[in-house]
Amino acid sequence: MLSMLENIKAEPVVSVVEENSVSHFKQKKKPREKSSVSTVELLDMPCKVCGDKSSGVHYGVYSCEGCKGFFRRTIHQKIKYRSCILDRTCSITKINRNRCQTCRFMKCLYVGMSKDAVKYGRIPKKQKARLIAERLAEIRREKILEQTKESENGANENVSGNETPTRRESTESDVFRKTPPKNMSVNESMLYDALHNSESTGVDSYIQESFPKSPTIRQPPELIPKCAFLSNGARNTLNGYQENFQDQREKSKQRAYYESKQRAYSDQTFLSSSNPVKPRSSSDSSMSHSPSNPPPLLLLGRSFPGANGETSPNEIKKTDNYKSPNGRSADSTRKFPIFNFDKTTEKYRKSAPQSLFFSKSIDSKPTHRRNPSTPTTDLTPVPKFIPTPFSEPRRKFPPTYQVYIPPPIYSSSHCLTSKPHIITQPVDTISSPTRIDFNPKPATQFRTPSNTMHIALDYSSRTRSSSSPDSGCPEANDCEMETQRTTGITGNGNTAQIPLPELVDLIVRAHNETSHASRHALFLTKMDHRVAHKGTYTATDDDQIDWASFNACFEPAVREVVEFAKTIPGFDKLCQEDKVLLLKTASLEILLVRMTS
Amino acid sequence: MLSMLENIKAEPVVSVVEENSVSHFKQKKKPREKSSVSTVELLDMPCKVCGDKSSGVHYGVYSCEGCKGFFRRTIHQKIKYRSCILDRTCSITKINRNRCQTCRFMKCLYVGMSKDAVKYGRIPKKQKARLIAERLAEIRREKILEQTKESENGANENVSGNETPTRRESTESDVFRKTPPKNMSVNESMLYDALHNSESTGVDSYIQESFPKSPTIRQPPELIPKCAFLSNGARNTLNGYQENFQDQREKSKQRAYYESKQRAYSDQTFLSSSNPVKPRSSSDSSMSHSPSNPPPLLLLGRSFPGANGETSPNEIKKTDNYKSPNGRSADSTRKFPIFNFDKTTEKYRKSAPQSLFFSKSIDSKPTHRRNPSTPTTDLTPVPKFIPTPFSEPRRKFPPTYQVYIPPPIYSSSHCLTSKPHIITQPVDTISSPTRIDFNPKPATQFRTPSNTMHIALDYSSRTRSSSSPDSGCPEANDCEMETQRTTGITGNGNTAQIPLPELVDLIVRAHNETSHASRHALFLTKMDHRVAHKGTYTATDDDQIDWASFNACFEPAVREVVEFAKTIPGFDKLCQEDKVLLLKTASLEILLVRMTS
DNA sequence: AAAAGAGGTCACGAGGTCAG
DNA sequence: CTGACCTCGTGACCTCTTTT
Ligand SMILES: [Zn+2]
Ligand SMILES: [Zn+2]
Ligand SMILES: [Zn+2]
Ligand SMILES: [Zn+2]
Repeated sequence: MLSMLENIKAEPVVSVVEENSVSHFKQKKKPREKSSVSTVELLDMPCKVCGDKSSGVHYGVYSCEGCKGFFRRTIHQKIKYRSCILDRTCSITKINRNRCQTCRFMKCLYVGMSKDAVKYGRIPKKQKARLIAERLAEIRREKILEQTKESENGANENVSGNETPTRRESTESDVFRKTPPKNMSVNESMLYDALHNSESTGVDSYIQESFPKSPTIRQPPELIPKCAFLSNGARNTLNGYQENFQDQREKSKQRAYYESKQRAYSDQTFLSSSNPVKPRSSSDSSMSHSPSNPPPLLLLGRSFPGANGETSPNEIKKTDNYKSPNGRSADSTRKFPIFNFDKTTEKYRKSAPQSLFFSKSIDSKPTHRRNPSTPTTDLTPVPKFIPTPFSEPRRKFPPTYQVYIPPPIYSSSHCLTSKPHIITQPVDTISSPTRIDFNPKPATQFRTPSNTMHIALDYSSRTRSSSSPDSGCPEANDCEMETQRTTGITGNGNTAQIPLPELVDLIVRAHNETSHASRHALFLTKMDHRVAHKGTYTATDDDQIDWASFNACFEPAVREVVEFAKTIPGFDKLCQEDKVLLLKTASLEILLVRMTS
Repeated sequence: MLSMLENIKAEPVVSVVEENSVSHFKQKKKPREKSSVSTVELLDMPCKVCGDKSSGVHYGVYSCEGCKGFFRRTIHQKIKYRSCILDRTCSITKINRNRCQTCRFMKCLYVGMSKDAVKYGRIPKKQKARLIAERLAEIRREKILEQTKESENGANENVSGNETPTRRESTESDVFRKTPPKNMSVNESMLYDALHNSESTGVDSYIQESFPKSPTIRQPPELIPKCAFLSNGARNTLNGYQENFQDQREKSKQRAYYESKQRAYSDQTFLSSSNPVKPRSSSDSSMSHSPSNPPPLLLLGRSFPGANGETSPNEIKKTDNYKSPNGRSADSTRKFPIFNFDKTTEKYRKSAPQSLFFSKSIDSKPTHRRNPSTPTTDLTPVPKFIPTPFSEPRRKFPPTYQVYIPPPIYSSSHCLTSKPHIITQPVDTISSPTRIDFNPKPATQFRTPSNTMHIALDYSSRTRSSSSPDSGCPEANDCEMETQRTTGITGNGNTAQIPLPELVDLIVRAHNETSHASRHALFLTKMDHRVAHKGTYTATDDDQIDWASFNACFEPAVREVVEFAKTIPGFDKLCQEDKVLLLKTASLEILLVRMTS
């Protein structure tokens, strides 16, 4: 091994020299033979979607030919796959990637594949150099970790230890990986420092840089604190998310699946995205890996970001019949062995839903690393991050889509909707007083202002009053308001007669029963297939409402309404509260009018 | 193995190292340290075509390496791209520039790229100093404007307001965006007057000065006889065309829009050029002025063989099939290359314009398409908007594309949704006289001067939106309705103080201005280019709201909310009216909550 | 020389292909 | 449908020419 490493290093130097000489001599020519090794091979990045060997960066993400082709076909043809039988929790690996198209596509989106992230042309040299340097560093780190681990474990020697023999086949990359260079050569060091030095993975950073703007791309490291794990191996987001999931499971457990879900949920969820964005750059080396970065998520449906305009209605045609993996329509028969997978991966199952949302979990608890806001309570809840759907172009703050999951306490309620899976969360944790639930509000937020996020609101909030940029959610205030209001509203009608707790319970129940998610859950639980099937809307997931799409369509529409309101004479004279109130109450109607026009 | 490894390693490493070494060398050698900052960096001008970072002036225009290369390839190889699927209205940004070659090339021409505008050698010191000074002033102004704007918006805009955080990504961003300068600096003014009088930016002036002779640049007014209209403002063709348009209207009126257009064109354009062809060809140099001259039309690309013989066959090879982005063959749908490249460059431009105009029509009638002979008929130009080729590097007015915002009342309304292109529609349909404007231009604009904005690019207003393919504004009718309704709604609140009629007007205006079309303009203006990038959605399509999708997502969601309401205890006890009221006012919030959950 | 851009070069990856 | 392969447009760099 060492020798190998040495070689590596040596090489460079030599070459360098050579280089120079060459330049002196002929500057012009510089015919260096092309490198025998391609950049791809050098970096040897795994596919962020399935972990297979990637063939480069496709649609902004390191991905394999298969995932690239799959994504391409999906967006070009606007295919909508029928919904996942497992609640969209399927893990995606090289082996099972073809078992669930829905999940595969979601994963693609999750890791950031998008038409907008397409990069053309060659990789800038600097970046390339940096990438390589970083990759080396990463490998080195991994190595160290491994060694450490090994020592701990003692005997495990993997193949890795001596693999020499095999090596050949494995592209050189392995080499790279394996032998983590302990130290960088002088040149490398220089390079490294000069260029970046951040720890982030080179690759990720490269991508980020390349597409800075793309929301997807930039993911705040903080969010993905631990993503480290991702980087590691080639695991993808997925894994992380799964892991996360597991933890939860263990804790609370299935019981109370739904209910708990609700509660738990609320808290965390959304916290913070607020600051989000910044990240990219920093160095989080650990995260570097891109995989971690979560893209904006889009869950399902047509809204794919990537697709961009493409997603159009057209899709429907295909949608109608969902497509089963082989194009066969039906499905039932097949079902996917998805679950099975669980075991292996273990994680598989669960999460899907979350996955979308939360994907990443973080495997570790890196403690909050980045997350400032995080409540002390601890993340246990895992702050995951989520890509929130709100994407907007204009967003000030970054498109951040990320969301933390709220700390337990609160939770609950707000999760009205769904996410059964979420359930996993520990209910117990919830100490809180119930009501909160309500508050939990929408989306948005909860608690600590600092963490709050707003999401949807933002529309409304847009009016932005405060601004507190720094901290968290600029819109916190608004959110607050909003929440209350909501509560108020609903409450009004009936509270009188029913004790509050019960009322809350009833409402929650009503919500659950009417939300698709719950339906979905029920379905799963009860296995009532049929129900699901009705498929109401064509939407992707059959019965399910495609919130991502909804949001994609909704947000801009709401935004327009807000803009509209702002321009109405006198609107600006209203106090913030009234503005919000007016918007909340009148937006729906305005939207309807506009829609029909 | 070893060898392999070595190679492998060597390669990469080498390159890296090399990098360093190289850089070191260079620096040493040419330590441009001087300012350390190169002129390019100082000016930090964005690519006029796509907004990316430019690498200097190429073909007479500040442009990025990508656009430079694209333009070079196009003219050198006389490539004809297949026509745009969206009506040539695609916006061109860093992110989506590779999605439509036709529009990209048109944009290149529009902003003034021309072989004739090539400049060699270093920039005279004086000019350089001036340029920098102007650039700084410009930046400064922009800053101020921004601040002003922000302050105005004040609280509103929250998030948007502060984007601070994100910023980083965009590097130069701010500078970069540089929106077209609203006002001229003293220097600029001088320059302007001296040169032309149009509003040029410092930079532009530089260019102009640089290439005084360049035919392109100098546009003799005479040459462009009719072009006069063009020349006017700095408007680009577009504007010009519009004006032209106007005149015509006045004359004959909208009807015959197309025809007139043709004619007009032909007169000017063709005519002059018409015989033209030869002339030009004869001497290239002569052509040079071509810009001014009306180009020979090319309308249809090859079709116009007549145009010149020149259009030689050569092109054909490529021409024949238009080229799809990657050389793949395209879809059948369209095949024609719009531009014909006539000879070298020169012709491009010219034709371009026309092509632009006419191209569309052509498309529509594919039949002729190929048929060269049918000139006149084809032309029926639709004036879409197009960048005229006339641009010169020196453009008088900035390459920016300006857009007027439509007059309040009308216009917009019908297009609430969008589909600017729709505009193309025959005016006649439009009863009102005014709106016509609307029609005409797609994207662009409308007239009310007061509001003009420029957009950079968007030529089209709509970027490709996804779905709605259709052409005209389907929603026109509705729009009407909508407007009214809206009014009503909104009106409620404020009517008190303002006379009803006025209020209505104001609200309608508010509506129009906030409908996506205008938003687009605003957005552009405000700079959000990036957004696009953003990835996510940002892009192009974003702006437009896809109501069909919206409805598809919205309806089921609302239905769920209604179901939810029904299950809430007590809801059923409300009278119908109250139920409706409650739902109307609370649904939005509930939806938000559900969405976020 | 130095500066600046036209042109050329070729690593890259989007997309198309078509056995499997 | 999937994905290994292939074609070729793209754009980061580099060389070479022109101008100061
Ligand atoms: Zn893959
Ligand atoms: Zn699945
Ligand atoms: Zn460009
Ligand atoms: Zn186009």
